[in-house]
This record gives sequence, structure tokens and C-alpha cells, in this order.
Amino acid sequence: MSAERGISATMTPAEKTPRTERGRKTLRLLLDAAAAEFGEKGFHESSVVSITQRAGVALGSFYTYFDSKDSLFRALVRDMSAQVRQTVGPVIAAEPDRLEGERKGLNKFLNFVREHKELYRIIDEAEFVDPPSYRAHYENTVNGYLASLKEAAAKGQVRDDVEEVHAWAIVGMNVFLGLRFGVLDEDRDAAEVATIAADLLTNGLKR
Amino acid sequence: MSAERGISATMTPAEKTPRTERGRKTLRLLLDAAAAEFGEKGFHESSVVSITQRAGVALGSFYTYFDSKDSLFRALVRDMSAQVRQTVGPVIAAEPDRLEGERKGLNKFLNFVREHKELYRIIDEAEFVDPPSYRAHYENTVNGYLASLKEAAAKGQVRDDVEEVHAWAIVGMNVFLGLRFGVLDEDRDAAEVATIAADLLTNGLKR
DNA sequence: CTGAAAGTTGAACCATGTTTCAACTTAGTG
DNA sequence: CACTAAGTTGAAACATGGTTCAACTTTCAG
Repeated sequence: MSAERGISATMTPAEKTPRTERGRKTLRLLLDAAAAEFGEKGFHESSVVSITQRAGVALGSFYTYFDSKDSLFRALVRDMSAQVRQTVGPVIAAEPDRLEGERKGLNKFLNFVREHKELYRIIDEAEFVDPPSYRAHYENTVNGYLASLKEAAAKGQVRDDVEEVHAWAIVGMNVFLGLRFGVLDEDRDAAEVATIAADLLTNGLKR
Repeated sequence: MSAERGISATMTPAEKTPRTERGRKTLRLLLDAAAAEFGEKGFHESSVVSITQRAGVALGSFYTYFDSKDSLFRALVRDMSAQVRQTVGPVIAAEPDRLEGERKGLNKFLNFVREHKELYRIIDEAEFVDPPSYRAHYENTVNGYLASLKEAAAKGQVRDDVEEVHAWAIVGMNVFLGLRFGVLDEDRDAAEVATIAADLLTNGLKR
């Protein structure tokens, strides 16, 4: 996760950026340990002590890089929010047909969630730990969706009255399918779920 | 809320049921204070002290009725979960046409959420405070939905391949519309949102 | 009336966990 | 090499808030 993607991009200046290689390595250890810890136990059950232990670092070192437990959490949420969009967005965009893109995007999303249950959970908890980030996450997601739907409408691929309500509905649909078939259980084939959902979305519920 | 609906029905035996009128009154004060407190601050920011203060009751009295802060929260979640289903379910069931029922049900749900933002939030937080209740809430909701969709399919009102994936998709859609147009903002007419969503669900996204 | 059961009270106890800090170690530059 | 900046350490200070309990008050059945 974080370790693989470098640090500075999505990092706010609130943290004390490391100046040496050793520092960057420690910060990375902390971020990864935190993602694992928050994912397993949730924010409130996680402690700074146990995050540092998991990272194999002394307690005090934590405060070399973060102002507080909250500030670490915020950093993580922003990080993940971007990660989801960067993973799914391109898959949808690459497909010439928007409705087929929807199927592929959902499939990608389901697989992403299965591999990153901890990240999914962190974003959910932001509703309580850091509401602005939570809101921003979904607004960003929905806005991206809406823009892409409007383009498709212009090309005549989907109904041309698409608007915000549609975008929220679709995002909600995807999030819940991710929850049920990605996080809670993996008892169904992801591609099949994506196909069924995309078909529902394309043709509706009517007979 | 709880005060208006009486207590025993959804209450588990875990709590120490009051034996006198005075006791029932105190318990009701505590439940209402807790719902308000959890709704405003969330579980972890709420304290037993401040719940009892809000209820106008001594700290120690709390433990006459609940084993712990967690046990109170669990009671509240079960309570609300039932409340949502009892509010929306009948509206859908009363309508002969399932697709029209969907529109009315969503409309009812949106209005319910607007009046009960605190309850909505409590259920969300159950994902972290009491996962089994959270899971149970959505499984119950989805199962009810699925049963009703299958009935409609038998009557030829909706496609006859309806299954679990569809039900989760629809519930997710509704939950997110509730989040956006009920909790986060009320800048759109609820009936209009319901109409747009029901139309999407009926006819799909294709041109 | 009266006594036992139910309910009330809040100070004290206790557990947990965040944050600080001053002494110490390591890294890198002139 | 040496010297300074960067980073590390963990014990201790500090804050919070859940839970217990023994003394007290109210209720209500007999």
C-alpha cells in the first residue's frame, strides 16, 4: 500500500516531512503499520503504542512525523481516497462504451476492495473521525462519475438527462456491492456480480 | 423517538428492566438522551457522564439499566433498525405496483432520514461499534427487499431474474441517496429525487 | 403504616492511552 | 574527523472517562 506508492504526493504539510533516507523509511513503516492497524481494529481500538510496536519503532518516534493520532488518520484517508479513484477511474475511461465501462469498472472495484479491505474500512470510519474528508471523498467520487456520465450522454451512449441523483445512486450501488461481495463475503464471482449489476443499471428493473 | 414507542418490544433481556413507573421513566430519559448524544457526537465522543447529565439523572443510575455504554448502544441500534423497516416496508407493501411502490418507499425513506438524522448516523457507526448488528441490519433490510422483489417478479411487475445482487444494489442506492439528500444536504425536493431514482431503476441508464 | 424492594446518588476507583521531553544515537557535510 | 542536524528512545506526565459501591430515598404491597 502506502509503501509502494511513495509519500509526498498526497501528504499535507501538516506532517513533519523527513529529511533523510532513514526518516523516510521510518515514516513508511508507520504509515503501513497504521493502515493495517486501523483496518483491523478501527480507529478507536487502535493505539499509537501498538502502531509503533507493529512498525518496530519507539513510541516517541511517532511524534517526529505526526502531530497526533488524528493527523495520521487524516493523512491515510486522503491517501486512500485518491487510490480508489486512481484505480477505478482509468478502467472506466479506457473503455469506449460507457455502459461496458461501468461493468469493467465495477469488476475492478470489487477486486480492489477484496485486496484492500482495510482501506475500504478506513474511508468508512472517516464519517466519524474526520467528516470533511469523508464528505470530500464521496463528492470527489460522485463528481468524477457525473462528468464521465455526461460525456457518455453527449456521445449518445446513455440517457441524456443524467444528473447528480443518478451519480449518487450509482456510486451507492457500487459501494454496497463492494461491501457485500468484497468485504463481508467473497462467495460470488466478482465478474458475475459486475455483469448482473451492470445489466440492472443498463436496462432497469422492469420486465 | 424511543420515548414515543415504548420500550419492551425491541429490548433484549440483557438490560435490567425497570419494575416501577418511576424506573420506566428514567430508562426512557436515558434512551432519549443517548440517541441525541450519539447522534450529535458519535459513540466515542459521547460519554456516559454527559448522557446522564442530559437525561437529568445521576451517573450511577445509568448502571441500574445498562451493563455498559456498549450495551446501551446495541439496544439503540436494534431499535432503530426495526424502526426504519417498520416505516418504509409498509409503504412499499401497500402499493399494488412494485415499481411505483419503489418510488413511494424511497420518498418515505428520504423524509424519514431528514427527521431522524441521528438514528441514521447511529446505524452507520454500528459498523465499528457493533459489527454483528450492522451486518444484521443490512441483511434484514436486503432480505425483506429481495422477498418483495420476488413477489413482484411472480406477478410480472419486474424482471423475473431478480436476485440478491439486485437487492443489494437497490438498497445501496437508497442508502446513498438518503445520505446525500437527507443527511448531508436538503437542497433538493425529496419527491423529485425519488422520482428520478425510481425512473433510473425502472428503465436503466441506456438511451 | 411499615418494611422490603426498587431506585438514586456521586465520589472514588481504575484502566487506558495520548503526548511530552531530555538524554542518547546515527547520518552526512565541510 | 568532528560537528551539527536529524532521528530515536521510553519513562513519566497528563487526560479522559467507564464502572463500582455503600449510603440514602422513594415506592408500593400487605
